[in-house]
This record gives sequence, C-alpha cells and structure tokens, in this order.
Amino acid sequence: MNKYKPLPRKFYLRDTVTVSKELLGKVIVRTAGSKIITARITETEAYIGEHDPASHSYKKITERNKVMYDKGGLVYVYFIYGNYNCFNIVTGKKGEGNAVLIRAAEPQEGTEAMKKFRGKIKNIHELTNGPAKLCMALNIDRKLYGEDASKNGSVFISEPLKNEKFEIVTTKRIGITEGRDFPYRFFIKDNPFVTKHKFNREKIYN
DNA sequence: TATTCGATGTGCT
DNA sequence: GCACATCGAATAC
Repeated sequence: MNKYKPLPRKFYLRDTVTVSKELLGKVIVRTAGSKIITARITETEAYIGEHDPASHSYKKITERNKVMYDKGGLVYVYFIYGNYNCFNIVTGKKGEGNAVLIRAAEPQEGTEAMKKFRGKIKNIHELTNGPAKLCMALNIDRKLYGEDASKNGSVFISEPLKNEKFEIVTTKRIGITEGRDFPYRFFIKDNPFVTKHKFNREKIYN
C-alpha cells in the first residue's frame, strides 16, 4: 500500500484545464481497512466557476458546493438524479470554485471488490466507464466529501506505478445543458474504459 | 445499433 | 416544484 504516494497539493493549485489533462493516467487509490482498490484515470472534465455556467460553482456558495471554493486537492462528491454520486477534485486556490470531474477509469487492483460493489455487469469495461459507475465501483459517496486527496487517506490520487504513453483527446462535455460548447472533456485515446458517446468521434483537437 | 424514457432524492428558486 | 455533471432497460429501426 505504500507503493502509492499522494500527489502534492501544488499539483492541484494550477489551472483547471491543465490539472484535468494531467490527471489522465494517474491512479485513484481507495483504501478501506486493509483492502485497496486502484484505477487509472482515463477520462476527466473541467468545471470552472468563473466563466462556466455548467459548473455548480457558477452562481454562489451553497451547502452542497462549498468545498469547491476551498483549496485545491480536496474531494467534492455530489449526489445526482436521485441515485448516483460523482467524484471530483477541487483545483486552484481557495475562493476560486473550480473542480475536475473524474468521469472514467481503468480498473487495476481490487477488481473483484469492484464487481461486488457494481453488481451484475456483462463485461469488464462497464465496471468504471462513467462517473456514477466509477463511484459505485470504488464505493465513493458523500461520506468522502471534503477528504484531502493530497494526503494518504481513504481516497487519494497517486502517480502510476509505471508510466504509459498515451495521446489525449479533447471534446465537448457530456450530459450538460448549459455551457456545452466548452472543450473541457479529456480522455485517453483508444482506451476502452471511457464513456461511450458520439462526441468521441467529434474530437476537437487531434 | 440508436434513441427514448423512467427511476430517484436533493438542492435551489 | 423542477432541474439535474446518470444509468440501464425498453423501444424503435
């Protein structure tokens, strides 16, 4: 378990788009007791409070979004559509209101545990290829709201054990009605553990 | 294979 | 009340 080390705070204290892209290929480490689940991030979206009407932080601080205005590296989990959770990491400095939504990942360690959390699935790609699926597989819910992902806690982000080369594809974001034209969705090219969507074919930069 | 639609609870108006 | 950063089953083709 000590093979994983949290990325430092300063990683998150940067431009949200930069952090979104650089989170690709990093590893989510989820610990619960002696068990460990890890998954390599394959898809992210940027939400930027200042100019982005799709962001929960576009208007003002509320009980739900307040952690987005705290310092980069904290975990923002929100509940959506009556059933699901989504996992985000706050970026930038205190007061800015930015976050990166982790939309998909590639299971590494603990796949049996993930299957148990997910229930019946037909194939392994369905385990984590969507923001709510990822949360189910990693047993992430609002209890983790405000956790520090730059500390060695129950959930954090680490460098991968071995770096693999990949290309990044940029598209518009998925599943939103406002601010849909911003090219703020990023995923690893040709990786099967990515949300299936027609935007995958309408990529914006190579 | 592509598209539609219901389930579901919380936060904000 | 209603909209919602979704999923998965059902329907249409």
